[in-house]
Amino acid sequence: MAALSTPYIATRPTHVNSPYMSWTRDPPPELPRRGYHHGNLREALIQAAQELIGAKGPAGFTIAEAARLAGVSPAAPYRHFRDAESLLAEIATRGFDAFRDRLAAALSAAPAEPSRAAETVGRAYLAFAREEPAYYAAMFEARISRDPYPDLLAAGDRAFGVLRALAERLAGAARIQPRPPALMIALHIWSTAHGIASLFGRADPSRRPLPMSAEDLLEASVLIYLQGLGVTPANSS
Amino acid sequence: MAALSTPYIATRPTHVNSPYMSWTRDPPPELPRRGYHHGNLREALIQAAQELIGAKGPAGFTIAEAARLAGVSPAAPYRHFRDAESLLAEIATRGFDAFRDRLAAALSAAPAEPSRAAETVGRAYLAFAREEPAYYAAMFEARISRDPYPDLLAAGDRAFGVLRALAERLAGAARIQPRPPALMIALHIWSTAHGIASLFGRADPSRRPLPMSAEDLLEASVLIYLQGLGVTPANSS
DNA sequence: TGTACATCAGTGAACGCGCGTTCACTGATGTAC
DNA sequence: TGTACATCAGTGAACGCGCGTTCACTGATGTAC
Repeated sequence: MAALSTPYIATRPTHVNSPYMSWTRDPPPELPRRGYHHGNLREALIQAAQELIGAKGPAGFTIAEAARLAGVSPAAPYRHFRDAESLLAEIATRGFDAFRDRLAAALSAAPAEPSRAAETVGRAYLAFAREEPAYYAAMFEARISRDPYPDLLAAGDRAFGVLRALAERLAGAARIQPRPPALMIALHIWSTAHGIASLFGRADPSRRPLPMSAEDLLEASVLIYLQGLGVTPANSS
Repeated sequence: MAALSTPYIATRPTHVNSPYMSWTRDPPPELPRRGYHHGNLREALIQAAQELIGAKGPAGFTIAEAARLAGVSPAAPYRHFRDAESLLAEIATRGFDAFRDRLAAALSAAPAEPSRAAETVGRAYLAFAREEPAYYAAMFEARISRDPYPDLLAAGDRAFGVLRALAERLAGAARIQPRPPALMIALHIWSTAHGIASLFGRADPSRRPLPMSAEDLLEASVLIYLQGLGVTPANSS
């Protein structure tokens, strides 16, 4: 995702004088060559936009520049996206799905012990924000209005569902009374992880240096919080 | 700060045929009338930019539009600001100072009891983010590179100093061993408050609805966290 | 297996727009005398 | 108190730029027969 040159993205518009050659007849799945038709412009535009967003933030990409990166005329993107916001919404939707997959994988691979599970998911959260800055920015910083994009909303809910599942487990192990609702615990974890990711987690000209890693900061925060819930670290120190 | 019409901002460029009148000789401090010279263009531009940022986010303001709002030609701002980023940096700097003042006032007015103090400062944090979206966005979302603006950096440090002072008080009341460093506690509170403010605290087309107020969410989070630190709510329930 | 045709993804030229930035200028201010 | 002058904040016209968007078009694809 972070590579600068990808199969879909031409450094130069080679399609002008590159007639289809015979070996492109049965298309090699990895390298769809292009003539007049791009072949996979939709994907290429999404990748180009991701590179631009990752480098310059969600406001730093334009349809025209994405088209240029994809080696295509400025009018071409309009065959696939109504406007820049709908392209952004598509990226944010994919981002939420990738986010959910990553968190879910972490949760299911994590130790059963609640605080260890929380730590594992927390690390996955920060890793995602760091490794996929374009996704993360599209998901949380693009100010996309939710109403026109129900898929985006649903993908966000699915991702939150993983944090919610983690929170259920934590709530089940909580010993304080009254036991806080799992929804609230999930929101607490989300907020703290998002705050740390936003303030300290990503490469950003305005980021402040920290005397510790974002991961350690989040882990300590979650451990203290779980202590407050009465979730004891069981047998492992 | 949130009012749409302010003394400095003209709805129309009235300066063209409005000769100085005698009563402007000793300038009324509240309403500096303008002829050829604006009188306080620097302030007017800052206010105009704040309105634009508050309405459309940090990427949604331009020097040209701020000049238009201030009733002045597009070249005029360059007498006061090198470029858009330096105007943004000025706003962010003022924002951090206002933020510090607000947090400091809350902290000094708060009850001595640590968890009550934390709650009071937390509410002040969220209130600031909600009431001053332009400041908050300039401070945390504008991606201003820190190096060229040492004043901005210093103002940010001063604001963080208040959270740090609060954290010292909390650390002093903590009973768990080893006692976490106050710096880390301050970072935890900052992260959680920022996460809640970003995700749920402000009017934003992409904001998600919450089953509780941001304030209650933050208060609960801080109380559980303090419980984990072993900071007991003393005598008051 | 070959051919005609409908489909549609991409072209490229064009447009209006707003922005950033510069420039020589000019009107207002305030200060020296 | 009045006058000359230096200062400088703002003008307005101009420029080049990149963007969004449209349009009639055309080349490639794939399907019906």
